[in-house]
Amino acid sequence: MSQAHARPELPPQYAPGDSESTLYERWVERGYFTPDEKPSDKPTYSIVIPPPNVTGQLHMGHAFQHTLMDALTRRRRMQGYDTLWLPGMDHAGIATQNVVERELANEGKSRHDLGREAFVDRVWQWKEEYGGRILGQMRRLGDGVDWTRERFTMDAGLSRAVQTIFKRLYDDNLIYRAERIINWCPRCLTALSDIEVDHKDDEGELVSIRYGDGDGAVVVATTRVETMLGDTAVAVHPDDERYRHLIGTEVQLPLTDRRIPIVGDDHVDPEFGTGAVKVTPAHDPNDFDIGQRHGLPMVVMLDERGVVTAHGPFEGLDRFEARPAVTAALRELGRIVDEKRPYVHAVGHCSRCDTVVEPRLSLQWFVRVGPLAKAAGDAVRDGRTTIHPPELAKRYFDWVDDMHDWCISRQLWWGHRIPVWYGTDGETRVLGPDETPPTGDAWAQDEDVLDTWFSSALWPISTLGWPEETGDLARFYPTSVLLTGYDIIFFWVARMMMFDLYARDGLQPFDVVALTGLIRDGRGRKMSKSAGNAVDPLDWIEQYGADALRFTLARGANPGTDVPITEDWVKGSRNFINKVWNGVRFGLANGATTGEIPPRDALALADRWILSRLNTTVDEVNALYEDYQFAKAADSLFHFAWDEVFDWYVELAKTSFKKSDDQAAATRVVLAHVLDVLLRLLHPIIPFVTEQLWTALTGGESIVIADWPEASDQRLDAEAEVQIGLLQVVVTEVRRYRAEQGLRPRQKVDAALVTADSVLTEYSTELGALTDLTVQSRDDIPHGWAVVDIRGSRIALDLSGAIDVPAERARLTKDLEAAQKAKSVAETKLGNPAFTGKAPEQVISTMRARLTAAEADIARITGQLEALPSG
RNA sequence: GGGCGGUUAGCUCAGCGGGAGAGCACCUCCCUGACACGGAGGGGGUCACAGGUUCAAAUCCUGUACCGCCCACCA
Repeated sequence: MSQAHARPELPPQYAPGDSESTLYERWVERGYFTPDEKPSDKPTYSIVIPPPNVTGQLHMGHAFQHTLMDALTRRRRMQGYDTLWLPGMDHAGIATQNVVERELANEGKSRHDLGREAFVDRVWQWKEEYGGRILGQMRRLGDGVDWTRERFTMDAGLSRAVQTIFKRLYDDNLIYRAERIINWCPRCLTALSDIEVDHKDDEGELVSIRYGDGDGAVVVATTRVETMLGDTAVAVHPDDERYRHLIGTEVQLPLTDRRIPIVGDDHVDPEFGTGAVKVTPAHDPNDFDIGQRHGLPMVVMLDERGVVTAHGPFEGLDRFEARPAVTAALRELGRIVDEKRPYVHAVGHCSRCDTVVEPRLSLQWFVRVGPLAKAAGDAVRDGRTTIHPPELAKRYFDWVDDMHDWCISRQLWWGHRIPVWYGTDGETRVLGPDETPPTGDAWAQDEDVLDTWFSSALWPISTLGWPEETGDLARFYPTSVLLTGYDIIFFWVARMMMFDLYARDGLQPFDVVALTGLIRDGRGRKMSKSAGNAVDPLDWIEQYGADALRFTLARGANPGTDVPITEDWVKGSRNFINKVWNGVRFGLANGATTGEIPPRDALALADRWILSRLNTTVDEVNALYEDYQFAKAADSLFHFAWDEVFDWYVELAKTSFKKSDDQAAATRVVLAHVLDVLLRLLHPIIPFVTEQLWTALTGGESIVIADWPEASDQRLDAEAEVQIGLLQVVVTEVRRYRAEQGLRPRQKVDAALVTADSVLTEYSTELGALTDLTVQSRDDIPHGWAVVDIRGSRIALDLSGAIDVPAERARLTKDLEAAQKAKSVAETKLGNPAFTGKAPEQVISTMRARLTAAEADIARITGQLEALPSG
């Protein structure tokens, strides 16, 4: 409804400046982002944010994902959902501990100088002081999160969740402690899980060493010469003719006083190297397995820093120093058969600090992944959770279906301490949050903390209050969407699925997993600080505004696809926003006022046309948003706004304003309506400008709480679309002709532009304005033709060619058939009791929606077919 | 070693069975009362290659080449 309100003067260029921050704080103060206090009968929509690290700063990847999550939640909020976007941060175990340790190092201290308790206090202190910078940066971006529900993975409540699930998993025999070969970072001095290890190709050398002498000698090949100090056997394939006779014998291990057996083991590939393998059970996972099978002793020859222990002259050498040293010693003994044969193989590196990972025998806690991973796979297989885009589901299955047990203990101080106490009598007690730990000297708590991802895995439930059965948990779980990068499927998505399905008895943590690509630079390279190609999103926000950055990111967001981004794109978005700004400015200056749209009969063709086009755009954009097709939704809005509203409708409106009062008034209302709807459609992506323009245009309280536009088929107007299409073709043809003739723009030329086609007669004023011709009417021109007569030179425009009627009819017919087919498929399904009885409600309602959509399509296309000019 | 994706205009990409497209860049004209962060017009591609299916293939199938990503305990 129109209402009188002060209309601010808008400057000719949009300047984001401080207005963005002001608007944001106003939204927060008014509580727009906080769901109602009490649950209502509104449908709910919830997203938990992938918690950024406390140490983190907003980078382009955050800006990207946050823009999309914000767009999803803003739209749902406008649609009237009970909407929650929950923010928070992750304590980020190793990362944060490293930051504080570095700080201590600058003071010449180590964490051991402080002791555990003081160190942890220090980290908390750091967190209070410097942590969470990213939260302020999120405000700058415009993230509509509910700050009253902000969470941190080390909050008391979340820690309770961690301890609860640990205990439950332990009691269910899904957590166990064992001595295993694990990935060890000799710099971080902690165990790592498999996925915290990055494999990189390394140019190693394969060295062949002869063990033993004479007939009993055997030659082994290795890239890790130094580990021979820890060998406790040589393995060959049991069927290998070359070596079969040696199985059961022993050889002298060079440089040591030990004799080691030769064993037969299927694991050995006779084709590789010499077909004989040195076996180092304490320093290689395969060898560990062989050792287990043959009951071999385990000789540890490296300490936790990768330094050789107690092996004569090599003691105290780093593993990389030991390699040439041991090689030299063997060479001296004449034991090297072949060396320096280049051999490229994958070597594990710590994903945190890039140090070469050392497989190490150690006592750690593990999650027995089997049943949990199975359930995680099943939830996607049976459709409780949908992965989008579907291609990426394969990655998820590959991982989940073949997952190793997860090493969860970390030899760090910052994190959730393992809730296990050991008695001197050998007793082990695993305690839940409400149990009192044993006291006294006879008891000691496990020194280790849990992998950061252990608590992250609980994020969707712990942030909502689990293990308590809170109102939020009932109201917002399962969450609607998890939106995150495909790079984090294993680290996070799969583990949330495992833990949360387990904790909630099979209820999935999210209905949909929407996976985004990664942000790259203009040349497709990953953005990274070290490569020097990373751009701070705040720089661009500063320069072009948050909206411009957001629009750019949304426009690049094709599902699961990486997004190259350059400053030129951001400039382009800024230009688009400025275009919208000026479009609304035009409307305001010309008295555009929202109000009741006059009935169709009272509207000019152009008004009917733009309303029809608007309707189609609303439909299209809604479908695209529903399908997480942000790039296409943004693109659709971009082209509708620029090509149709601003390039054509605004120009036509200029003429309309000079016509009769009634027509001018109608156009003012239609223009205001089109701008209003356009702004609302754009708001999820570019919240700031749209708020500013929309309140100026409508006098409403805030676009944040405005209604979301829905299409109405009554606005579809095939006749108007055809007619205005004709007009556009004529105008374009004439303009091209003018350009070819070298006529200067705005040079008025007397010309005849005539046809019997009604649109051209009715729109002679507009035609004159758009082509800078003086249009005359003549009745000697046949139907379907227009003639342009400029200074004695004439061209005839074949308007029947302007719209290829047969082709258009064929296209529409095809669309109609498709719609009819979709309708009949949906009808069949819905008429089948087996389907309606057994399929989940969600699937059934989707099918109903599909039926409705198909019926609407049929009606629309039929109308368009009827409106097509005959012949 | 396994798996996945890509190869379309100078660049970045969309299209995935009947018309080769978008943004940016480029050329020409224009500071017109919304906007030069703009307007009007224009040029530019044997859709990687080779076969096949089809009335019809950038689009489906097979193979080849190159590029990228993920996974991986063959020394």
